[in-house]
Amino acid sequence: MTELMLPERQNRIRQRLAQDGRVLAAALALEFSVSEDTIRRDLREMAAAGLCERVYGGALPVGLANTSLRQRMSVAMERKRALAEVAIRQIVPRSVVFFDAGSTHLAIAEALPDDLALTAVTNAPAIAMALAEKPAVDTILIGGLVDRVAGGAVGARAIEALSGMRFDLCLIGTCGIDGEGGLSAFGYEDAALKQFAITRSSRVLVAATTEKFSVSAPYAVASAAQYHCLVVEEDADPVRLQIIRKEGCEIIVAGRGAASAA
Amino acid sequence: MTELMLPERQNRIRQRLAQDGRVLAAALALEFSVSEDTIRRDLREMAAAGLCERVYGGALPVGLANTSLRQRMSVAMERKRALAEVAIRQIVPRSVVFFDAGSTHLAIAEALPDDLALTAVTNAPAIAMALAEKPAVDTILIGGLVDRVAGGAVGARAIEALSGMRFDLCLIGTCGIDGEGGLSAFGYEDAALKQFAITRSSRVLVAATTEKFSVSAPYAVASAAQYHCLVVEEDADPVRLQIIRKEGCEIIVAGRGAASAA
DNA sequence: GTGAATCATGCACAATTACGCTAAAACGTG
DNA sequence: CACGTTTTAGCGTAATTGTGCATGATTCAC
Repeated sequence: MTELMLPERQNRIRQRLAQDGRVLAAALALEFSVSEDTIRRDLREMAAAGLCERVYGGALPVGLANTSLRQRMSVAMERKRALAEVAIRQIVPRSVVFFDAGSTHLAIAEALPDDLALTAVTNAPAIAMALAEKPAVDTILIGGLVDRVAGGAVGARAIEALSGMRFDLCLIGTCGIDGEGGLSAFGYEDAALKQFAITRSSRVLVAATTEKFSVSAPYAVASAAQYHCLVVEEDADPVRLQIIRKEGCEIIVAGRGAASAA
Repeated sequence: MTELMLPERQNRIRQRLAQDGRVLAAALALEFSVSEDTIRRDLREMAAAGLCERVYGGALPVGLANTSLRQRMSVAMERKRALAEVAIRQIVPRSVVFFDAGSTHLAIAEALPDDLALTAVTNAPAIAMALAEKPAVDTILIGGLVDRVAGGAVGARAIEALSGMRFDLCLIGTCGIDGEGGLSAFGYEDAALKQFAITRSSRVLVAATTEKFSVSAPYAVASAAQYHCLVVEEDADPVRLQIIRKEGCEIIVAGRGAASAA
């Protein structure tokens, strides 16, 4: 067998991953005649790019280990709730609000007060369920092919359903935030839907936990100039926040009164 | 069986939880060829993440502090699971199946085996969530205005989305069954959606718990001639079943000879 | 109560991993 | 071609992780 170039090797790993549903680092090293170190580096890179999920001994495809929204929901829940409380204050009664899929938005939906009247639109089943519990909320579900990873409907049907709507506020989730405040997503279709939702909305709010600042995902969604308000946690890096603020974006720090000033 | 990686094992445990409604530590240890200690650690972790509830000897699904539909779900849970097991046997692999909203159908979705490949269409967020956990199922969500009572999308948008589809099988819920096997629903729009779904499907299956036979709801959905298969419990009235059978409807009685979980 | 089963905790061992370092190869540039 | 820079791969070492076992403590069933 001829030696493989790095991208070729990673492609083969991806193939094996899809085929077998898992790969072992030791086995791959043997198969490609390279050290386990090299394989581990590959897997680490691929995991950072969202192509697989690193586990002890090898890697799994993105879907298998953590898909469950419930699982994502259970991590950092109190922090997400804190973000939610602040984000809710940005919602104008009787307005039309789009809830993008994501565990933070689920936390927001759950935390809505019972007397807040709202027309809520969402592509995420979990969020729709939470919204259905709120007596003053009319819930509109966006249909389409359900993306396991994103936890909501995406694709042509979803975009089509959105195209007939106008939102007063749009809550957009993000998988990562880059240095200039640019948002990115792991899924191609997911990113497309987010982008489209933004175009249908007069105001865009992004709520992000601090770890989002150290993640970069492959598909760009929006630059800082395209959203109006960013809700972050107290421990977010002030330098990076300042950069984003310069783009004309209002920054709200959760857990500190209601002030946005640094 | 090959050895499983830690996340894979925990995933399997989660599946067993959803499917069987409980797991025993000792049995899992045997099944996965690891020590009970390891299983106990898994269960402890999962419980800490809110994915299950730890009990003496094993674990139970979390389902205790959940939504109102979950509440309906907990009513007659065992019986619905029994219906579900039978109904699943009517599903042809690789077919396109519509899941109407309803707690019985949620039970069916949760009990689907992992290796059953399927295109599932549903208007119910809760069912969409359950389906998203099944690795071999493509889930299509029907959007529209969410009906709180029915627990799914209804109305013009939902009908429109359905109109472009053809189903191999259609699982229709019912609020009541009259003397001649006619189905009825409490919601006007809900009834309309059920009717329309039936017209899009080559085969229609109804799963009903026994109490449905003593309920009659205001809006007619379908007569016995319009569905092909009725799954009922063991204690359903044989006289009424005979009448429905005469309409050309196959009747399947669940629970005969299967006394599994306690 | 009493015995058996199940449990949490601490510890030990092996496998796996990240990190820093080095060397070789590939690349661009004048 | 010579040169510095970047990329890539291998190695040693220390740290981390998953697992099984021993030990009491706890819980359950009778």
